[in-house]
Amino acid sequence: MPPFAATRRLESDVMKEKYPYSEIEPKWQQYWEDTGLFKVDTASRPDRKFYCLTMFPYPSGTMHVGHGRNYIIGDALTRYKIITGHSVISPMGWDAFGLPAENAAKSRGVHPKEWTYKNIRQMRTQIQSWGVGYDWDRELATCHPDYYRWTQWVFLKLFERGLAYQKLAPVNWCELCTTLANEEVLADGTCERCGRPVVKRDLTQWFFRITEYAPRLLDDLDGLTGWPEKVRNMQANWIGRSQGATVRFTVSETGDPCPIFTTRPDTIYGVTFMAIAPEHPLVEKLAATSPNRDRLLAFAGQQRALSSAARTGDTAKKEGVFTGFHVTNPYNGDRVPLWVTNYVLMEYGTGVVMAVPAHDQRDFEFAKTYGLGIKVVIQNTDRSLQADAMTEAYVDDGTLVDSGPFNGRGNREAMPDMIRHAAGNGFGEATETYRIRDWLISRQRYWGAPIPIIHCDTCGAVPVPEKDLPVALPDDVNFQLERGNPLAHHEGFIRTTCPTCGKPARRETDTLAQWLCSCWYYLRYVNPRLETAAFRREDVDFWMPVDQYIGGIEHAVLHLLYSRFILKVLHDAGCCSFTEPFGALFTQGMICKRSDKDGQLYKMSKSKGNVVSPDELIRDYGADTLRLYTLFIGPPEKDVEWSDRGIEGASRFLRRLWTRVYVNRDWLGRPAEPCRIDAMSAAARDLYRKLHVTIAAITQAIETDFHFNSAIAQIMELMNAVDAAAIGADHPAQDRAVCKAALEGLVRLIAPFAPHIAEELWVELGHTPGIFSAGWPAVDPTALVQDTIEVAIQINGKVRGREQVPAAMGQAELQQLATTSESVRRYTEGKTIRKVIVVPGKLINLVVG
RNA sequence: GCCUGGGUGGCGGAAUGGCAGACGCAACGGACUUAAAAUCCGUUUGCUGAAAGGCAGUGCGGGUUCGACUCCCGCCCCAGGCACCA
Repeated sequence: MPPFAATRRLESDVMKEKYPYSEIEPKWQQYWEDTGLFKVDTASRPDRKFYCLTMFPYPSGTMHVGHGRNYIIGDALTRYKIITGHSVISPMGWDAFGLPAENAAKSRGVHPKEWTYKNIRQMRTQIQSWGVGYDWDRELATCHPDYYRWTQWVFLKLFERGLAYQKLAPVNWCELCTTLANEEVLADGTCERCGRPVVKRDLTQWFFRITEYAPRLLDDLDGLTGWPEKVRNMQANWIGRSQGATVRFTVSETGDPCPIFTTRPDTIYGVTFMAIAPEHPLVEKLAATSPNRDRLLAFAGQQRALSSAARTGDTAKKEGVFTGFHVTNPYNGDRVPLWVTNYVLMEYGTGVVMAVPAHDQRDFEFAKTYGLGIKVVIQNTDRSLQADAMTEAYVDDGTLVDSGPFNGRGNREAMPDMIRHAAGNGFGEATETYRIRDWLISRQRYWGAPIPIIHCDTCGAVPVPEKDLPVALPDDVNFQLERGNPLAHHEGFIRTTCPTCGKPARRETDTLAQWLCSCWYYLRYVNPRLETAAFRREDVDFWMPVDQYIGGIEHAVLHLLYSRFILKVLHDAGCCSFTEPFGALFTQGMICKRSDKDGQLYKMSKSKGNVVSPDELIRDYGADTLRLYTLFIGPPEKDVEWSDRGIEGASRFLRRLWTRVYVNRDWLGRPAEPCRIDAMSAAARDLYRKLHVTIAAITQAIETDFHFNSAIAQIMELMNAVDAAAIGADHPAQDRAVCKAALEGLVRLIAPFAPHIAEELWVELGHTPGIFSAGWPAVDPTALVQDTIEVAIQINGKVRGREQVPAAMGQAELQQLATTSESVRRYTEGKTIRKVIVVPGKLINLVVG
C-alpha cells in the first residue's frame, strides 16, 4: 500500500470540527483507486461472486441529480456486497453511438468522435465526484472499433442463423431519427427519442427475426422472479400472445385460399361476412376481375396512404368496400361476402378476419353501417337475444345455437371440440399469434456500427468474413449534406470487392441501431480487452447472469427485451450456457422537479429547464450528503420530487455524526474494553440493544428490497439513541465502550451510502484505514434479548393500557396480569371477560361484553 | 375496453394480520447569541376537553377476524403498459 495521508489522524484543527467534506472526499476517492477497491479478476473463480450492473449512459455531456440516483443505488449495493465479502464485478461504460453526436457534427462542425469522447471524459469525472466506484479497467465505449467489431460479429451470428434478413416493407420513419423499430414508436404515434410524428415509408431494411423467439421470450418471463412484476407484465403485453385457431376459408368464385386467425372459433357459425386488409395481395388480384374494380383500388390505395395513427386512432370510423367476391365457410358451407375494410391490419394474423357481428363489437358496427347480416350463435341465459333487436354485440358466454353439431353446448366448453373438428377435416387447427413484429435494426446514419454486409451483383448480400472485422467507420465524411446518410456518399467506404467471388461490390451503408450495441455489453465487461473473441465462454458462464441489474423503467420493452433476445440467440449459437442475461432487475424511479413556469411536476430534463446539477451540491454539501439525500428521498423504485430543502436534512445529519465522533475523538480513538451486558448501565444497555436491532434491520432492508430510505431512517434512529444516551468521557468504561460500539456501528452501517465520511471516521475511531475490508457488523443475539418488555393491553381490540413485564412471562401469567391490571380496570369493571388472546411479546386482547 | 401498480398527517414516507403516522422536511414555541446563522430542547392527524381523557381516522361501501393500512368482495380515483390485435 502506498504511503497515504489517511493513515495519519487529522491534526487537531478548529476547521476539522466543521466536517471537512471537501478535504476528505477526494482523498478517499484516491485511496480507493490506489488500493484497487473495485478491481476484480474475472479469470479467477472466487467463492462468492456478484455481478452488479448499472445501465450505462449515453454520453450526452453532463448529468443531473436524477441520473445520479441510478449510479448511487448501484454503488451502495456494490459497496455493501464488497463489505460483506463478495467478489464484485461492477463495471461502467458508454452507450456511445447515437444521433446527438451526429447533430453536433452538422451544426457545430465538431466530429462525432471528438464530441463523444469529450463528453465521456466529462461524465466520467462527474461520476467519480459522486464517489461512485467502478472497475475502470473494464470501461468500454460502444463506438470504439475494438467494441463494435464484436457488435458486428453479433450481427453475423444472427445472419448465419437466418435471423437477420432484408425486406421491402412499410417502415416507421422519423425525419430526424430515420427508421425506427416498432418499440421506438410511442402509443400516440410519435418518435420515442425526439417526439416528432412517425410516418410509414416503403423501404428495404434489415430486420431481426425476434418473432421466432416470441414464445421463449414470453414463457421465460415466468422464471425471472427477480424482476419487477410490472416489467414482466409490460414485456408480456408487448409480445402479446393470443391463442385461437386458424381456419382455411376459400374464395367461392376463384378457389383462392383465404385463411383467417380467430380467438373465437366458437362463433364460427355466426360468420356473415369476411373482412380483408387493404394491403392484402388478394385484394389486388381479385380487383382485376371485380365489377367494383375502381372503387376497390381507390379505397385500398387511400387507406394505404394514411398514417397508422390516422387509420387506427380512436376517432377512425369503420369503412369498407365490397370486393364482389364471396368466401365459403368450411364449417357449414355458407357463402358470405368479402369486404375490404380499414379496420383489419395486414401485419396481424393473416390479414383477413372472419366477421361475426352478433358477437364482436367491431364487426357489429361495420355490419350496421353497411346493412350486413347478423346471426346469433351464442344465446344468453334467458334466451332473449334477437339479431334484429341488438344494439351492440353480445360478447359474453352462453349456449351455442345455429351451430350445427355443437348446438346446445356451452361455447367455452365446446371450443376445443370445434377446433378439433376443423383439424379432423383438414381445414384448420389450433394456433397462436403474437403481436410483436420483427425488429428493424438498420438506420440511415453515420454514427453507428456499419452493418457488415457487402452487396454483390452476382452473389447478393454477402456477410463480411469474421477475419475482416471490424468494418471501420471512415473518419473523413461530409456532415454538411442537406439530407441522407453521410456514409452513403463516401465512395472510399462503399467500394469494395465481394468476399465470395472477388468482383467489385458495394458495402452496405446502413448502420446498426444503437440498441444492438447495448444488447450484449454486459458480456464484454467480463473480457473487455480480449482480442480474439467477443468474450470467453467459461468466463461469462461463471460471472453471468448479472446478479443485479439496475436502471430505468423506460427500457422495459426496448433494451431489456432486445438483450434477452440476443442472449438467447448467442446461447443457441453455443456461445454461453445460460439463457437469460439478467437474473434480477431493479428499476429505479425518476427524480422529478416542479417547473418554475407552470408548477407541474416533470422528470428532470434539460428541455424542461428543471435540472439540478450535482456539481454545485457536491461543492456546497459534499458527495456524501448528496448520496445520502438521493437514497433517503423515497422508496428507490418510485418517482420522487426533488426538494432543495431536503438536502439540508441529510447535511445536518452527517454534520451531527461528524461532530459526535470528532469532539470525542480523544477517548473514542483509544481501544475500549469489550461490551459486557451485565456490566453496563441501563441507558447503555438500551443503546447496545438499539445498535444490534439496527444492524439486523439494515441488513434486512438492503438484502430484501433495496429500501435504502428505510435503512437510512434506522441509522438516524440509532444516532438519536446515541444522543439520548449522552455518554461522555467522564462515564464508566463500560458505558463508553457501548457508546464507541454504537458509533462504530453507525459508521460501518452508513459506509455503503456515505463512504467518504465513513472511511474518515473509521480512522478517527482508531482503526487502520479501509472500512470496506473490515467486514459488515454482526448481530450479537444476546444484545437483542430483553429482560422486561412492554405489552399493550387491548379491550375489544383497542389499546387501553400498557404494562412492563418480564420478557419471560408465560401466557397464563400475562392473562392474569391483563385481567387484573389497574390501567384497564375501568373497561372491565362490571363486564364479563369472554375471551383472552395473548400474543407473546406484544399484547393481550380482552374481549369483554 | 384489457393488463399492472398505487391511494396513509401540511409534505416525502414508515408499518404486510397485533400499539397507525417511525425517520426526515416544513411549521410553531423555547434555550444559546448584542443580533443573525448554526446548534440544542420541545410541540405538531383531526375533532372534543382546563386537564386526565374521549371519539373519529390509512380513497369509498361491505365482509372475514378477538384484532384489518395489511386478507376477501364490490366500487371510485390516479399512474403506467397494451388496444379496431380479430
